[in-house]
Amino acid sequence: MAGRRRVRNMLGLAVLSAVSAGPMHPYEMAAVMRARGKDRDVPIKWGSLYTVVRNLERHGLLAVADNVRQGGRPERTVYRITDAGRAELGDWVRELIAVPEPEHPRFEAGLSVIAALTPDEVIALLFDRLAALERDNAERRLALAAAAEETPRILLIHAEYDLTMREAEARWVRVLLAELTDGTLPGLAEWRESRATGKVSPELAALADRGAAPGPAHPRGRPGRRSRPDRPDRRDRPDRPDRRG
Amino acid sequence: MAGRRRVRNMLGLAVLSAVSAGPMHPYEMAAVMRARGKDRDVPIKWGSLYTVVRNLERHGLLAVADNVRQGGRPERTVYRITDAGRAELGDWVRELIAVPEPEHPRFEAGLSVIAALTPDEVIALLFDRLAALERDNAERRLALAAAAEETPRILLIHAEYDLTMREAEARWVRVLLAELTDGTLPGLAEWRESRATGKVSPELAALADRGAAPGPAHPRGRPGRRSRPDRPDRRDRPDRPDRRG
DNA sequence: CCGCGTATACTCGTCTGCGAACAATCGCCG
DNA sequence: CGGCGATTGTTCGCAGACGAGTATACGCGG
Repeated sequence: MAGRRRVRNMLGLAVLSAVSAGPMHPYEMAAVMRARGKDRDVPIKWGSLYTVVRNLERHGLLAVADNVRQGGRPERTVYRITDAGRAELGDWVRELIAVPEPEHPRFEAGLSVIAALTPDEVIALLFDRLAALERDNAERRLALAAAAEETPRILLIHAEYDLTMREAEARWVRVLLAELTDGTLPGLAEWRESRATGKVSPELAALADRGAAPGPAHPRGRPGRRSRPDRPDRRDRPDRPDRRG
Repeated sequence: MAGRRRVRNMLGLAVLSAVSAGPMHPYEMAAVMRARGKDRDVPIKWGSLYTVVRNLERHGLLAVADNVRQGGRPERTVYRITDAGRAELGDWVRELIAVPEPEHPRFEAGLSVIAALTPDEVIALLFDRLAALERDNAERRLALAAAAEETPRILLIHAEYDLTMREAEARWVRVLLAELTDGTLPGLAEWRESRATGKVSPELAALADRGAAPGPAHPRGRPGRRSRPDRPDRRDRPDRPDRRG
């Protein structure tokens, strides 16, 4: 399966899927995607669309079916999917479904540097997030219920997934928020204190316990064996301990 | 706040966070991130690292603190964070925490074109995914428990979030799988049938009920307006239609 | 029947991302 | 002590992403 995908942009998947319903020109693909609400999942960037289509063609996944000129000038190129394209589509979907890859949601990135803020600030921000999530989820629930009236469920399954995950996130945020507000989160006091005094200490602590003792007050310089002064020329910097953890 | 972030790559966040602990050169930043397990959250691409650092500098978020040459090696540039950088870091984190943005996980993309496969195939693939998820989650639970012994919880909170979300995903997959295997998913029969016969019909149906009837066999030329045949009107330049330049 | 706003359709140029190459030093084994 | 693989750092160059620009056609009011 899959080796390395020749076209990696997810827009390519949407394009293959659209074109598998019949030959069309790029702008029309965008129209079809938009009509199907696909643009919610994969935002359609115009610049990317044409690049991606060209690349799909270059790799034999699409082929030019026709060149239509219709009164207006810019000649529209109509593409059709090739057998290779159909195969790639199937293979790609199979991989996406079967193989979970690590993702990197923005919220997670934020959480990973959250110690840069104060607990009180974090509480306020999480409240905001929770409110936004709940508003958004309510809206989606309605939209999904409405769509379900007229659309087969399998075509809405990705929206169901999305909603479920957002709800799980909201629950998680609510729990964290509770722990923060009632003070039961372990280490809360230390966090608060470390922010008040030397702000970076927790980071250094975490760093340190991965393998070495950093210098005390001045948080430059890291563990280990230092570089030799093998050139006795100028050492304007006192010490540059050098070695990864 | 943050109109448009000057540096958008998440690696930039990691860099700012690393450098906020003290001046260092790019390679050292990578080492620090790796030591902190940051490379799990934000995979460190060497090519990107230097680009991002340069951009951060260009925008005044980092500044050159020193240029160290050691032996005949390429000169290492040591960077420090600026006040603007510290502000940006705070602002960025605040935004990431407070504002949920739509994300586009790969699995969701897969689900959105899942009708391209047969139900039976999907069942097999989902089993694979579930197995992988459960294996992975078990591993993470262990790692997290181990890390919790020596690291303040707030520094592990992003891993907790990640695990929670993965578990929610596993649960969702399990439910869907149940509906598929015991045949209670509505529309399953139609899906199976549509795959056996005219494969695209559900897509077209969904498209159609969004507002337009596509042409019958030959789905070129979409909805209503502008159905006029070519105008014989030729008031343009004779030959090549403006390949502009 | 003309001019303007909007929808259609596409291209360009720039910036970013990143794999891969490169270069010096370390370290260790015989 | 000399050769070779590992480690330390960085640069290069291409390919991809995408905002912004361009050009025409169509519908409509005047």
